[in-house]
Amino acid sequence: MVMDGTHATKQRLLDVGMALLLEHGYHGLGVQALLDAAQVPKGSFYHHFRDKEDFALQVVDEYMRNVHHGLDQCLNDTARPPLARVRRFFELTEENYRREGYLGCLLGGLGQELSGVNGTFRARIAECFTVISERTATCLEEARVRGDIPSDADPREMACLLVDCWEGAALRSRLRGDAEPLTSMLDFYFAASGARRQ
Amino acid sequence: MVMDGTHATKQRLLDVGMALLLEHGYHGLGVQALLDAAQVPKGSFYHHFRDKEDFALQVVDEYMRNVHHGLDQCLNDTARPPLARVRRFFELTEENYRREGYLGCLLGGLGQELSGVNGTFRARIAECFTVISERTATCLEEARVRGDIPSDADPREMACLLVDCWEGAALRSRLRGDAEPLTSMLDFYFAASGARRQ
DNA sequence: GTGGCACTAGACCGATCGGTCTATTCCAGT
DNA sequence: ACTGGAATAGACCGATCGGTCTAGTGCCAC
Repeated sequence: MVMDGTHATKQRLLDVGMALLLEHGYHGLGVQALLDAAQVPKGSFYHHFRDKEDFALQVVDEYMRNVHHGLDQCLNDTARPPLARVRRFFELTEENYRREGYLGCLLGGLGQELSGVNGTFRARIAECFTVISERTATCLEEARVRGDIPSDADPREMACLLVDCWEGAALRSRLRGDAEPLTSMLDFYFAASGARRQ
Repeated sequence: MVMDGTHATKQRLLDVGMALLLEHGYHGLGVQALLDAAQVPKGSFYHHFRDKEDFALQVVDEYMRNVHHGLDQCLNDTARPPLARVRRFFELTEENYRREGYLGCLLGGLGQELSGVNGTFRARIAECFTVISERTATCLEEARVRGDIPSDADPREMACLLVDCWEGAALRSRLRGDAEPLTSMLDFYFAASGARRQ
């Protein structure tokens, strides 16, 4: 087999691992449990990954590839006004959460669990949020110059806020097992951000 | 010794455990590590607590006692207008976070880590957020009848939103190690909630 | 066809996990 | 003074943890 990055066994570990990490958390997921679920022997795991931490970090990378795909899909859709594009991204994310049974966000979960003790995870996940926030900010800036939000607004700050509040709503959604915190958070945010058109 | 609820050894376990659970999370904190930190032998631990889960749930209870104390202190302060009381509670909470090195909120941490797998924790922590939200809502209702927020606003919904967004900001604060997400979230919320006076 | 390497396969390792057990200490009630 | 139970103390338990090691398999280059 070749290092084309799409090795089937490794990919299955990443996919199964993403779901299991979301459900059980990092310390709550044993390597053996992962291997049983993915039907992969231990030797393969330590062939493809240096250790459990390396594995989880690669799962985060995989998760971020999905996030960027969603951002590409929504934020570049110039047929819609920029604020609607931003909102659509989060509604698409909400749809993903629904499919997983409202278990919230993997970044939020791993961030909460590990950032108190593991600097590598802390930095990596902080970086993830920054990236999402930055991409959102450029779209908000577009809305600003267009006059859809107040001209003295700070798009970067607004984007930061949106991502932060979203993560809080995602946690509450995980606790309740439904979408209500997510939708009402979006309603509040877009009503309050001073949108002049839809 | 008597069952006055203030047994020194048990209290030390709860206090040390609260700090360690916040830092390491539930699965990241071994019973032995807790015992070493609290200078308590294992026999005492299993005398006072049925098992590790019972211990963590009692730590949550202890945490909520602190929260209620803060709520009592802030929300009943009739010298201030009700919106200012609500804001003061969260600013006091922010101050507590600062003292702990910006590790965020224990409820958020345990909720994220465990709610995917443990129904007892899920329900307990969801209940905690509901309680905090309800107490906040009564204060917001006071603000509503007073005319400080729009008369058609729903205080319970607004309180829910505030708590949710706060938790998100607390997570980001934990990741960054500073207070900025907390303060700017409060600024946004109280500016957007339609306050007519300070 | 064969040598070499990526990958699979799982037995095995010491350490640590949460939890139990027995022994002992300490103090209150009598 | 004695005694019963609360509390302390830590050795000990099987299970599971993350991780290593060796053996075997299959495939591609030559």
